[in-house]
Amino acid sequence: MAEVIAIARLGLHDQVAARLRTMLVEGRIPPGAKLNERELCEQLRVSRTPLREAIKLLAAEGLVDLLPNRGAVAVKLSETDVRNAFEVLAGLEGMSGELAAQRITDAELAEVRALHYEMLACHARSDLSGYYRLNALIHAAINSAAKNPVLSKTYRDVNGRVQSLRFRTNQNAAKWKLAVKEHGQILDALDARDPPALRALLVEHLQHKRDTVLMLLRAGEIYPHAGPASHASIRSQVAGKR
Amino acid sequence: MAEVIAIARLGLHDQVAARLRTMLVEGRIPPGAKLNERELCEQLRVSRTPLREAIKLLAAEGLVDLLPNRGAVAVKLSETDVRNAFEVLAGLEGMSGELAAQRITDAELAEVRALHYEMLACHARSDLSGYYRLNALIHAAINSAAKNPVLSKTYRDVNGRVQSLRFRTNQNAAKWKLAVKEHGQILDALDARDPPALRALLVEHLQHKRDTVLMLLRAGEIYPHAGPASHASIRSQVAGKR
DNA sequence: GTTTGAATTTTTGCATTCAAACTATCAAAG
DNA sequence: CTTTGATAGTTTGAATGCAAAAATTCAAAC
Repeated sequence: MAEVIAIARLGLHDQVAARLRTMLVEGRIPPGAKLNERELCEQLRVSRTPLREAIKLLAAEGLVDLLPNRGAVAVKLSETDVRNAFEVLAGLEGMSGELAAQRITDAELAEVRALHYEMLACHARSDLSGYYRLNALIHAAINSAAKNPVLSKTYRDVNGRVQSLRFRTNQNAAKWKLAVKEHGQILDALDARDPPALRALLVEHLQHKRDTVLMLLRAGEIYPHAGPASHASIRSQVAGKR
Repeated sequence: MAEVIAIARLGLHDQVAARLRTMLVEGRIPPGAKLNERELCEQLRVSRTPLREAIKLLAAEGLVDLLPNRGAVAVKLSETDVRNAFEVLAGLEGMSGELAAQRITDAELAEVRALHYEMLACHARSDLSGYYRLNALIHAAINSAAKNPVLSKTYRDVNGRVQSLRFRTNQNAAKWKLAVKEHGQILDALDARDPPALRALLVEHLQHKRDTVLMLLRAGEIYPHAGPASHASIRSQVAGKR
């Protein structure tokens, strides 16, 4: 029996969750805004039940905070939150690289190289959105090469928290060029199957990304003109719960 | 304004989720069993709505698999799943130790030491359940000393997947003694504020735990007499989705 | 002018109801 | 005897209704 493509049937709450995720990441629902159920219901043309299920899901992912009897609000990350998230992200990415350098197949490596060159093309054309797309694909490919689905899922979960910030990061030419250079080194380390080197490079790469995000955060270019960390106390409560 | 103890009011779906979590971890709902909504409703004396919300939550945590239009089943971990989970767990715990060694306060260190001695007492009395309790507390304390809520949450998430296995692990005297010895070394490294040493020790400690769990898994003492990895294909699909 | 308090309105949380999908059983045809 | 198809029964998925909690508004008192 050939593998019958399994299925594509997904529940309504999953679709709703996906759309809400996009809206949150792209900032169509601004950070700190509360999610009104009635509004979103008629906006997405669904009943409250699947919407509420979707919101619960996003809460588990850490994209919204769930206040008891007070609904959900889009997370507004404090500088500390960003630091913490990137710290974990760096650890996971380093681990991912360490494993990928050991386990990547020649075919996978070839694909990463191809993506890398495509990315260089985007850089040459100053195609920022294309660059981001390929950048994400490359990191996903490395992650996948680590052959650990649990690691991949964990990485996605944590990454989801800062994805909205990364999305808005419009780095300058110098930073961009540095990132591209680092990607070259990453490819080399992968090619050499050098786990410690790849780990170090990826950790450093992410630290730079963190610094970029933090700079923009401090400059108020991400959360436009609103008191920073206004929900800090609530956030820490939520983060430490269960 | 003094901090007004915040609140203890938690939604019904959270309570239901907590109870289901316990039932899953303790094996009252055996791995591979499907969760019948109607049954659980009258068992927990709640309506289907909060129950379904709770199930969605557990699915996000990775404790149950959600089959579209076919309900939820308690996860049944394959040997590969366990390996992957422990691999990530080791990385996170190592990271946690590395940070804790840098950031732990004297007061926190004193508390860890106290817990450690309590644990030794349990070992001396062959009080296994007390030992597990304190063991968990110690690891939580180290985790907390890392001062990174995102890391703590991530660790809890991944740990939740294998907690049911660890719960059932009834290690022999030799293994137990080794674990206690390792804990002593861990305390020493923490005392010396030696990040790399603590990382190495914790990674090794978790590898041993993994080996213990895997041995019992292979011996069929954890999933009593059922075809192993029968849901392997589904599991991998779920783990790699989104 | 500010603050406090009560009533109204809104919004969330939970229960119930309705519809659709899946499972199982059984019968008929090959 | 096996296999395929139809039907009945069960279970999940989504929508609506109802009650409780919170936010808002407005007025009155200080």
